[in-house]
Amino acid sequence: MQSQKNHERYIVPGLERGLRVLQMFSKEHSVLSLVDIARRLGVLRSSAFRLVYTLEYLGFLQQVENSKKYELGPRVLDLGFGYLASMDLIELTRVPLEKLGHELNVSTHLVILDGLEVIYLARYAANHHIISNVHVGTRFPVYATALGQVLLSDKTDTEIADLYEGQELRAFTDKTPTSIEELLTRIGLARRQGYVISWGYFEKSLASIAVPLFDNTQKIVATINITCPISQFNRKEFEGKIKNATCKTAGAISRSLGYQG
Amino acid sequence: MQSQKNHERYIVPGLERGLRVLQMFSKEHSVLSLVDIARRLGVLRSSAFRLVYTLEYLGFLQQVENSKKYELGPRVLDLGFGYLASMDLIELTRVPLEKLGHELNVSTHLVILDGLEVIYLARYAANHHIISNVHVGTRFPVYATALGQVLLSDKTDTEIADLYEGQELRAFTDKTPTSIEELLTRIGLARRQGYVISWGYFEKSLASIAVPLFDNTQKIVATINITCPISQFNRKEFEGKIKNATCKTAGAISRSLGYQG
DNA sequence: AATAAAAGTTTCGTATATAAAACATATCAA
DNA sequence: TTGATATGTTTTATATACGAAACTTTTATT
Repeated sequence: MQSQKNHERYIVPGLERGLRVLQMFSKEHSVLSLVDIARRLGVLRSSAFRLVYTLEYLGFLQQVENSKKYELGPRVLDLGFGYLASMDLIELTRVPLEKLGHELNVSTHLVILDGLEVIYLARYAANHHIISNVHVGTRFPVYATALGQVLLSDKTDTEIADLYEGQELRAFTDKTPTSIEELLTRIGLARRQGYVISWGYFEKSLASIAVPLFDNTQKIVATINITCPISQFNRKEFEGKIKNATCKTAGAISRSLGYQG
Repeated sequence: MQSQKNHERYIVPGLERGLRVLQMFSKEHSVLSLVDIARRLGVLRSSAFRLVYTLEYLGFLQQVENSKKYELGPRVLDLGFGYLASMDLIELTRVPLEKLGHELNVSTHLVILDGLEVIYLARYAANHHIISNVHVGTRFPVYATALGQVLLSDKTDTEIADLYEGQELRAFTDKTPTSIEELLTRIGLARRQGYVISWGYFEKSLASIAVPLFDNTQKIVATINITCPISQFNRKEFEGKIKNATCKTAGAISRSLGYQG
């Protein structure tokens, strides 16, 4: 059969499946049995067995003690971190983000765009104990977050409309934009202001500010973001001094990236 | 041919090779061409092409702009971080390690054992700008580090000797133990003291302290470690107040893990 | 304790993923 | 500019990785 879908012509099926196995482990599903894996993949037990055997042999999976079930093995740390280590952006932003977070006692994040998702690249947690579930590698839909709206704010309205052409904008909260028009309005605001403030907007008890980072080509390459409980500041203070400090840090980083604004 | 090595009976070759491709990207080799990859894998270009095609299709690799070469794509962040997110140890130690690092102005780390290697699981960097090349996921040989000697210190001498039976102990510095006897002496010291101090021992300009963490089974599950430039403290201060603070933090964490010491 | 059902492991014939070779394109040197 | 060499891509015959089914072990049920 010669007429397989052309874009799948050279796929190595064993590799695709094995990676999907690794991807299906998470905090919520940290332990899976062979049958779990086979079911989720939609393959027979015998095929899943070979994938799991390979992954275990290489140290990416390990059996949990006194059990047939599997969990991720420490070898997986060989995979994602080469990416982070190779990103100059992370090194360039580390010190200013830690400093900002420390001075304001807020959590700070570095976030980039990947298609229709934002990805947290770095996270510097403040010492208040609200353990957020946002960790490095976390993805969210672009349209639904302040971060995303900032990241899109150097694109034109038509570019954005094209991106979301035919996509359904699901509501996560009653504040999520659910149409392209609504989204464009939000992004328009981000563009004019140069930042987005959320005061309990996306997460009821959290306040946050997102500010873009520009590089020498005058394009947005990432966003920095600060987050804290809304109880920590009054609104005026947050939208004044806190916002200014965040924008100042973002500006300094942009300049260190070669931006002339 | 029925008599293939029995432990490789069920290996999925495409998966093993694909993972080796991802592993070969690093800070030093962040961009590789197809031929580079084929050579390092020891396969033909056509095979490497299919692996790379698959990895790119899935977002784990991407072409660098205006080039045929490849770099890691942000999808790789889906892989390693499920592991970290599922580790209670990291959540339990985060606040105390950040606090300790902040109070002493030192970098702190959380490290576990994996076979004959130690792995950095978490890193809380102090604000002095010596950017260390130790990031989360970094591996070192157990025998060659203070961390490793501490991690082995609840094993018996025979267990340790068995582990290293027939292994060559390569010298990284003139202070690296190069025989099992030497290694056992070091570990003996770690065992008696309950910690290991290094004063420019492993890295010329760095001082560090490693202290074990125990859980409810009275076994060592990890090590915490602090590091700073030797210029930051005088030796007496370091081996007194700094060491005590570190041991105190480690003790508190161990107790929160159920250790009764 | 016996039986059934589910999960894990092995075997084996065959569809298919792979290696080899052909082909195409880019890079470099003369 | 031409030829040579290295790299990237496609085709294809065949070795082999895979799905199906058999077999074994574990877990659940009566």
